[in-house]
Amino acid sequence: MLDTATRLFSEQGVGFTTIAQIAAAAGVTSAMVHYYFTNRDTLLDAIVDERLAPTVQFVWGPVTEASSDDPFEMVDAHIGRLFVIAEQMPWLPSLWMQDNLCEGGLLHKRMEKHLPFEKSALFIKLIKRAQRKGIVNRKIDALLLVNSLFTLVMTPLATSQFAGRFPGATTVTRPMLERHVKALVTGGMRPLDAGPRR
Amino acid sequence: MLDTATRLFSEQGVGFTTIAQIAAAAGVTSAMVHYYFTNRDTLLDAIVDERLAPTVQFVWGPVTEASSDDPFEMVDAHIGRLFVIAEQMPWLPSLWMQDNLCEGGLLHKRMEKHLPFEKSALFIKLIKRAQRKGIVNRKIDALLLVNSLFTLVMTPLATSQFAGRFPGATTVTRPMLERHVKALVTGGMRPLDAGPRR
Amino acid sequence: MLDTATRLFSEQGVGFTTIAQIAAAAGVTSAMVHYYFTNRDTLLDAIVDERLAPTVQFVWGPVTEASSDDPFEMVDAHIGRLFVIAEQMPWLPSLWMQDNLCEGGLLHKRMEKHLPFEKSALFIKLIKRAQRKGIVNRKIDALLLVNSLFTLVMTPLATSQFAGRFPGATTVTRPMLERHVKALVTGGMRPLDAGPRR
Amino acid sequence: MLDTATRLFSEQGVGFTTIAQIAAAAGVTSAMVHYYFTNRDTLLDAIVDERLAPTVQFVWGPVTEASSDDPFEMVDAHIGRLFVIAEQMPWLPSLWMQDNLCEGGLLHKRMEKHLPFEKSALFIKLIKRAQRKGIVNRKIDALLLVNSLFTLVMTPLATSQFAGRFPGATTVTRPMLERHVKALVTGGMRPLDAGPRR
DNA sequence: TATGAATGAGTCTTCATTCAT
DNA sequence: CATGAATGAAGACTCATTCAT
Repeated sequence: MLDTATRLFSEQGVGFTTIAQIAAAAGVTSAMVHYYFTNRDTLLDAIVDERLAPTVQFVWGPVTEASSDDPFEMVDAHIGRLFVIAEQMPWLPSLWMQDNLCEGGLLHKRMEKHLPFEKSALFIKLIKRAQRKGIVNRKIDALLLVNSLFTLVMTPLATSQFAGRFPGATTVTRPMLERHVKALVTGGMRPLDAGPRR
Repeated sequence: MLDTATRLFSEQGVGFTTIAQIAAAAGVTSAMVHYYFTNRDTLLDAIVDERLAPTVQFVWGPVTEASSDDPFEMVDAHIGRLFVIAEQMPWLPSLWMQDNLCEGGLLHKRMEKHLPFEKSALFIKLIKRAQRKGIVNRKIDALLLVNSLFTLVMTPLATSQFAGRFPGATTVTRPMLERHVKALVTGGMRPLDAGPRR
Repeated sequence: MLDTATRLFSEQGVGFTTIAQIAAAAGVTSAMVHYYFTNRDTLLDAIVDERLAPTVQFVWGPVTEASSDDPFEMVDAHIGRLFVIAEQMPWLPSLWMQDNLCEGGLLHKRMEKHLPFEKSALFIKLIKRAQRKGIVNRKIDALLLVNSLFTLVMTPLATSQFAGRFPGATTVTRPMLERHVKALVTGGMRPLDAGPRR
Repeated sequence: MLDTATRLFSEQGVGFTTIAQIAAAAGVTSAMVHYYFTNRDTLLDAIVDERLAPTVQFVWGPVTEASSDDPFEMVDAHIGRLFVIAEQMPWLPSLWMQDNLCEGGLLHKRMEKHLPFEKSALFIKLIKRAQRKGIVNRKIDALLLVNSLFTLVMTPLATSQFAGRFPGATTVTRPMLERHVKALVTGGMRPLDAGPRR
């Protein structure tokens, strides 16, 4: 039922999905949805707590002080985890883009307490340290990089149907996208005066 | 009135904005909104035709065969135009992200006929040609690059309130973001075996 | 403009015709309709006074004491006038049937003051007198006869499109209908013990 | 609730009856009416299917080839059934007259599939056969006779309030009206050269 | 005379929510 | 657990009506 709700929210948008639709898709009555979730609000709470928050954990958990050895590897792994989670939870890109990043955001507000403030602060610190060492291009903004990684991966996945409609365009596949994002980010992070990496 | 509607749609999301709200914000009655736009549908049509479509023109118009001389310059100029348009029309990033890229998309459908298919095809062709010449990193996917440029610029602008809430984070400013995006993209496009550019 | 209104009311029904439709059909603005008629109510008043009332005059005017000589001739002439008026004012049957006879009746109420009470009372008196003389079938109810004449003529004309759809049915033509109604009424009025008339 | 709707439609006209009125008269909210009928359209469908169509069955069902023995008896029985149904369903005359016969007709359209095409064709055939045999007045049009029977009965019943207002007029009672209609029709159907029947 | 702009009141419809069973 | 019945609140849309120009 929570899955059904999550899927419908991601497919149609939160604002365009009624409880009756969720109930119908889950094969129950809308009264049943209230029986379990009491509220539309509580339903959204549940989605955030049980679906969205864990993805944050999965993506950001492995970011630790130990990651500092090689920022390129850290970013590579981070991107990899974004793909893993997007593959396991296909509704994630669309749902997160539409609500969490954009709207006055029903899910967005609820996510705040689950946002990985410490982890991303750590990530930023590690990047900045690498920049001071000259390992990472100083023109990159560490804070913005966090967002860049996320959006470079999620936006194409959220809009694969859209992108596919460009004439002559092929559907976006994970390997294709992963190679592109990593090339872009890794290349962008390279110091300007660097020779070829590896 | 169209401006008011556009602004509210971008702030609250299309699905959460009522005609009464638009009317109130514009200082008229909701009947008045119907007097001019007949319909919610027609209102969306008008927003697309008179607000969204022109932005596409502005951003993609200058992309011509002549841009081929220097793909880096072409991309730089393209990013620049994205910033210009986002500055002139502050509602654009949020509106475009939430609906055009994500939802089952009320605006999205209507935009299809205004999408810059030829221009982006040209853009892609020029990038690919540069890749064959070894001027641009071959791991970059030209089609995905189109989306990357857009999303790297627009997502942070659409979510500046969000990003700003990270503890210790400063609000995203245009120069900061522009430098970051250009560094990321330019760096990413550099061939791996390239020495320092310029 | 009054003609347009009358036509539309008869075609679509009074309750389904908006002032905007009337205005559009008449090639003016709806504000103009108000300029002339002030009100929807006043418009209905005007239709009754200037269109409907005169038809009553035309149909009932010639019914006088002098008609008493031959009730069959009186009825024949009456039926004839109903056809004449229906031919001159094609909107009459439909408008009169739908509103005047049936509904809570916007036109209906307004018509009351124009109803031919004296004339129909006279008509009834003459018929009853003829019944007492044995010239007219005593089983006929004089009051109901007034209505019968009217409805036998008007209903088929109001519904000619309907009747025509019966498979194998031909469109109702005036001569056909007139012959039928006169045969029915004249035959019905004949005393039961009468031999062939004429 | 269907009864309430039917009654109000017949009393006020379909176009002048709101769902809120129906709900109020049925002692529920207008949302409830939608709960059961979804739509104004569906409500009309239901009225036609469950109220109007059965009346047609009742009136026309008994018309069979066997009725041919005596057309006068067939017509008499037909008129009788019209009275029975009008007595059982007092809303029928008004509702049927106002919408089914007259307007652009919301109920009218829906009734088409329930119209007794075969039965009335049979009726017409039997009358025409009797006319060829000289049993029925040849000036009567068989097709129009179908309508005449119906309208002679229904119009006075639909407008009894109207007719009653004639000064000195008594309310239309069923026996009075039935005698009148039967006298008119039976008399009208008699061949012109016939002596007194029975 | 004529109209575009504007609106209040009202109608249909949707939907989250409640509750008795 | 589960649901059908019921509703209040709100939204989209319509329309007669007004008024400044």
